[in-house]
Amino acid sequence: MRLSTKGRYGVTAMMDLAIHDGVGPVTLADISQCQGISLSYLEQLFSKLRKHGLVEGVRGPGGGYKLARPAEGITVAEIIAAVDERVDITNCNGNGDCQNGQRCLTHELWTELSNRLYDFLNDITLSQFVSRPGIRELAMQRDEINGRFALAKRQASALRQEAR
Amino acid sequence: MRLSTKGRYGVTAMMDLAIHDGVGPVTLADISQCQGISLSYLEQLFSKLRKHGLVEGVRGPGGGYKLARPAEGITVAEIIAAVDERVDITNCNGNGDCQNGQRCLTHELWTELSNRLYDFLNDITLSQFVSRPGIRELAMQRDEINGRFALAKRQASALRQEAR
DNA sequence: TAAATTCCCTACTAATCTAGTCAGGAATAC
DNA sequence: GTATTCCTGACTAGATTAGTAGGGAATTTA
Repeated sequence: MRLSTKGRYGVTAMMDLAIHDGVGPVTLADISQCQGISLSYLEQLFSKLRKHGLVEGVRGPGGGYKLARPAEGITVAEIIAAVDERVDITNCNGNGDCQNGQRCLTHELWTELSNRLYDFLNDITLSQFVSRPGIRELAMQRDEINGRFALAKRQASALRQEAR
Repeated sequence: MRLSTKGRYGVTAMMDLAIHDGVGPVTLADISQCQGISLSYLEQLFSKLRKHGLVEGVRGPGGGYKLARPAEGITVAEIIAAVDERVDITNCNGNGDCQNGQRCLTHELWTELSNRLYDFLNDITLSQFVSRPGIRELAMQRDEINGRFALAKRQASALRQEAR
């Protein structure tokens, strides 16, 4: 398990998608502007998210990215693993044997901690943050302030439909 | 919150100290050998741990490092914060205002997640790993296998004393 | 007292990662 | 057809990681 700014970018971007889930795709240009990350860098991150089956791209005008699965099924651990791509689980000098074929006890304890951490993050889904009452209304207001009019408009009509 | 290999090195090294707590100081040369990290790099890490009041150095032959406080009072979050030294909590482009003085909603959600993570790690103490029954006996065996005879010897006499 | 051990500190370096730029191509809506 | 948006790959400055090197200070042991 590893957690860098890259992971944070991934998670916040996915939160953005989750907030507007069902409203329509969110463009990277939009996220780029709101989060202050370069567009091309976001494209690289989303390439990974897509390859890991977390998001789907929709091309053409009105396109963007949307969640590939319902927000209830996407965990924070998954997102971080997707963008950080930690193939290297390097505990010892490579593959688990400390010096004499025996792994240091501390390495085992670390593995235990690491697993606990993963389980913790794997228990937190996107929907836990986003599906709280009032969040989508708040998002709509923020979108208007931030000039994301297309999204705000779609959000509004989605909320009206929900109200009926 | 940030979690890199540096943080892992810090935590595993502290676990090593905690296992041998009360037995005597552990030398960096020892940890270096067992964990496969260069000595000088460890010295840099321990410089930070020392400055954050987590460890104490003992100079001269038979010296080394020991925990500055009981293992019950040292949390994983503290250790990671000490070695990673993340002063920069950079949420937005610097200090919290997204574009129009308003912070993006996703940033707030991230902050919430980040706090949850910190609380989680701040609830895990070194003693939770180390003070389980049998761990110190196991450590002694491992130390012998790995050529840490000085430690193993001290550990053994400490255990004998405990048994009385 | 001399020598060995260990912490402690600073400066330098190669390799890797981060975050970004640039340039182009492919699908789609209007 | 044109604008929009995803998608891909190559290249780059700067930061971080992990390690080297060299020296000094405190302490134990002989």
